Amino acid sequence: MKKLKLYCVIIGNALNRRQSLFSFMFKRKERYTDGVKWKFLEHKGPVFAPPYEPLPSNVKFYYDGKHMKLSPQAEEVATFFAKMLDHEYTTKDIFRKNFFKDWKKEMTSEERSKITDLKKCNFTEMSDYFKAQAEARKSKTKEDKLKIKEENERMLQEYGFCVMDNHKERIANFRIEPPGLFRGRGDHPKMGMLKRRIRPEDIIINCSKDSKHPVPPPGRKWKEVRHDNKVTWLVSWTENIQGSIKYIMLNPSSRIKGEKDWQKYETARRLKKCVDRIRNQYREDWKSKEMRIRQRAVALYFIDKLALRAGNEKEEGETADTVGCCSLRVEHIKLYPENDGQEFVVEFDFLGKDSIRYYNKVPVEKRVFKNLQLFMENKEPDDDLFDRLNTSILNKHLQELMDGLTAKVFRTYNASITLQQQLKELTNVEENIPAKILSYNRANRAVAILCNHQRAPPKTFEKSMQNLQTKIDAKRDQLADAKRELKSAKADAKVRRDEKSKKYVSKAVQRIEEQLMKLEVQATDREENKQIALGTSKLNYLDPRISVAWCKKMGIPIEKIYNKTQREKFAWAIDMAEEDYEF
DNA sequence: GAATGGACTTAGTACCATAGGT
DNA sequence: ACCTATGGTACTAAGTCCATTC
Repeated sequence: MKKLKLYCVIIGNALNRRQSLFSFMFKRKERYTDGVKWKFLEHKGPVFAPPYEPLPSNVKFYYDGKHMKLSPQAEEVATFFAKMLDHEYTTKDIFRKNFFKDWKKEMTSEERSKITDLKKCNFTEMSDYFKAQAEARKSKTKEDKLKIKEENERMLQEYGFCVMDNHKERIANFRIEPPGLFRGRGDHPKMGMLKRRIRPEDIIINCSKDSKHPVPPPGRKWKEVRHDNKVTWLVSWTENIQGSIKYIMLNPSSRIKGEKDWQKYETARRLKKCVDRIRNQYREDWKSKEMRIRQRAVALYFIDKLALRAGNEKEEGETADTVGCCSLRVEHIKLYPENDGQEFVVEFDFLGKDSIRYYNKVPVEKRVFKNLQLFMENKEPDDDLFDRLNTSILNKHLQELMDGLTAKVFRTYNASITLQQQLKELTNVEENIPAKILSYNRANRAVAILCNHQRAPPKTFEKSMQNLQTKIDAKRDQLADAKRELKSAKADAKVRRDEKSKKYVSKAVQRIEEQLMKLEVQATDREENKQIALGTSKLNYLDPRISVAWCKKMGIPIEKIYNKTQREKFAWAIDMAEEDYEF
C-alpha cells in the first residue's frame, strides 16, 4: 500500500510537470500578445575569454632571420596566426593581406616600422610551442583531467543557467567568443581579419528590473544594462568584422525556444492545407502579362519544388559570393531543351549558404522553361535572373496567400511532408529494429538531399569502411562455421536423441545471423551517408512529432532516433505526439 | 522602395570524451 | 587495460525576415 501510494505521488508529479509545461505554453499565448517574451529574467552575465598569457621568453619570433621581442599586443595577434599555420588558408593572399593589415594596427610604431613583410616573419617556434602544449594537455593524468572537468562543470552551474519566468533554463552560449583571426566560409573577402577581444565595456546586459543584476568584473563596467522584455536575449555585443550584433540566448530545450519551434511546425502544417491552392495559383501566374508576376511565380516554383532558400541580396565585397533563389544570376543556370532523353531540363550550379555548392539537373514544365528563356534574354551572365523580384516582394505576396507564410516555410513544409511520406513508404512493421532504423535514416536522407545538406566526407571514411568490411567478412566466416556445427549437431541429435546441443547451436546461428545483418545494414547506411549530413534537417526541418509517432507505431525506443540533447530539445513533441499523429 | 539595424534560425566543422573493440 | 573510431557538442558564421528610417 505504501509503495503504491509513493508510486502514485511520483506519477502524479510527472503528470503535473507535463501538464504545467503545456498549460504554461497555452496560457502564455493568451497572456502576452504584444510581443512580450518574459516577465522575469535573472542571470549571471557572460564568461569572458581568459586574458592573454605572454609566451615564455624561450619561444622566439624571428623577423628576417633575426630574433625580435614583440610587445604583448603584437605578440598575441602573432600567436593567432601561428596557431593556424598548418591550415591551408594561411597561404591565401586575402587571408595574409587582411591579417597583416590588422596585425600592424596592434604593433608599436617601432615594430610597425621594422616588420614590413609578412613573408619575412618566422612563427615556427610559436607554432611548435602550441603543438607541444596541445600534446601536454592530451597526456595529462586522470586527476588533472578530472580537475578540469570539475572546473568546467562548476562554471556551467554558475553561469550556464538563468531564471526566466519561474523556470531555470539552460543558456546556449554563455562564453564570449575569444579573440582570434576571422575565417569565414568559402571565399570570404574578410578572412584573416582580427576578431578583437570583447571587454565588459562592450557588453549590453538584458535582464528584468527586479532581478539580481549580473556584476561586471572588478573595476570594470558594462556598456549598458537594459530591461527589454520584448526580446529573448540575455547579453549582446557588436562584433567588429561585419559590425553585426552577437547574442547570448537560451538553449533549444528552453520553453521560449521550444514554443517558437512548435509554432514553426504549426505554420508549416497550415501551409499543407492550402499548398494546392498556392500551387495552382503560381502555375496560373506563369502566364501573366506582367513580367514581375511571372518571375515571382517561377521563383516560387523553385522554392517549392527544390526547397531553395529565399535568397536575400547581400552587400558585395562584404561576404562570400553566395546566392539563394531570388538572387540567382543568369550564370547559375543552364537550359537544355533536351537532355538525356528528357525535355526542358534546367541545370543549377551555384554556391548557397556557407558556400555549399548546389548542383542539380531537373526537368521542369514547358512554361517554366519558356519563362526562363525569356528572363535570360539580352542579359549578361552576372545579371540577376529575376530582375523584378526580391525576397521582400516575394514574402509580401506569400503573406497575402496565407497568414504567416514566408519563403522558408516551404522548406519546413516540404522537408516534413517528405519525411512522413518516406517513412510510410519505406518502413514495414514486420521488420526488425535495425532494418527499421535504416529505413528511418533513409527517409531522413531523402530530406537532407532535398535540402542540400552536405558535409565533407570524414577524413577517415575510406579506412572505416574497410574496417567495417573486414568485420563483415569475419562475421560471414563465423556464420559458416556455426552453420556447419549446427548440421552436425542436428545429426547428433537424431542419433543420441539429445536436443540440447542442437538447440544451443541453432540459437548461436541465429545470433550470428542477426549480428551480420546489423553490420551489413550499418555499412549500407554509412556508405549512403558519405557526403550527406542528417543532423541539420533533423534539428531544424523535421517536425519531431512525425518521428515520435513513427517510433510509437513501430515499437522503436525514442533513444534510437534522438540522442539526449535532441530529446531535450524535442521534449514538447515527445510529450505531445501520439501514434496517430499526422503532420 | 531602398538601406540599415536588429533579432532570431539555420549551418558546417573542429574538437573532445567515450564507447566499444582488441 | 588500452587504444582509437565515433558521436556529441561547442562554436560561431551565415542565413531569413521584420521593423524602422529616410
